[in-house]
Amino acid sequence: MKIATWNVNSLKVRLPHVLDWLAENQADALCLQELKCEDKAFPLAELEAAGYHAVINGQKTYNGVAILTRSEPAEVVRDIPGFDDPQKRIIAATVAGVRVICGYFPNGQAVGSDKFDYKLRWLAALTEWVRGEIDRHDRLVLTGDFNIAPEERDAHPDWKDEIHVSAPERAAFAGLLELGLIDAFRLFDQPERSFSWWDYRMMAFRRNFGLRIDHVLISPALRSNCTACTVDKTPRKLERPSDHAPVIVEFDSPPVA
DNA sequence: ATGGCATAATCCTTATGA
Repeated sequence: MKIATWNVNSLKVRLPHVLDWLAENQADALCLQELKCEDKAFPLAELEAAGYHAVINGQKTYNGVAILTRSEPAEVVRDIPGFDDPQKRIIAATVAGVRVICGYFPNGQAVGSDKFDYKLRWLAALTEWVRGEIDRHDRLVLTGDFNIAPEERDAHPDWKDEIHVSAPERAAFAGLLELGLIDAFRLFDQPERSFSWWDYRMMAFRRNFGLRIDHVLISPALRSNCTACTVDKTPRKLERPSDHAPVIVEFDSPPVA
């Protein structure tokens, strides 16, 4: 079983890349972030023609998340229950016996700003909801664009800003691990300076000046079945790419209940 | 010190991103 996450930075612009990527990778589930389109503008027909179901939670211009799945998704939840928020950042579905939570975590803009405060409140609400989800679903994957580089090695040494690497953000990430979740990427040997996002400016990709902010956290029940977790830099090299690369996690058997 | 690129919408300028 293969699950992936990809912040596409506009699904309308990136649809050709997504279709090519699905044809090449045949993922069982692909979690998308930053759709930047309303549900009525979602390219459902093209994705169904590629063999995928889709559950979506979109809005105009900003944010927006979706999960594409080969098998029929069930138990769909949109937004963090009980957290009043007009921003569409969460969608969850059960896929082939695995609870998949797809999130586009707030950026935060600058430490100490109103948006930073919102980011921390959002993270607190998410954590409490995910705690319950783990109780309800033994096999769970929390994935998406976390907008947090959890450790020093997850940020290029030249990264000057505090945002994405600040102590409160890293504490919130640690809080998710304290629920029992495991950073699948760190279960395996990885190249030095592995990142999932590179700025469009400053030739950042060519210089590998990036951040590892897109993550796949797995519940303990999935750990022994997890066989790989990689960043796929291929689409970042294409013309007009997303600034994020897909992150892929693989399991050695379909963990169907 | 600033912007540098990309996207969408308000569309020749602004908001946001990371």
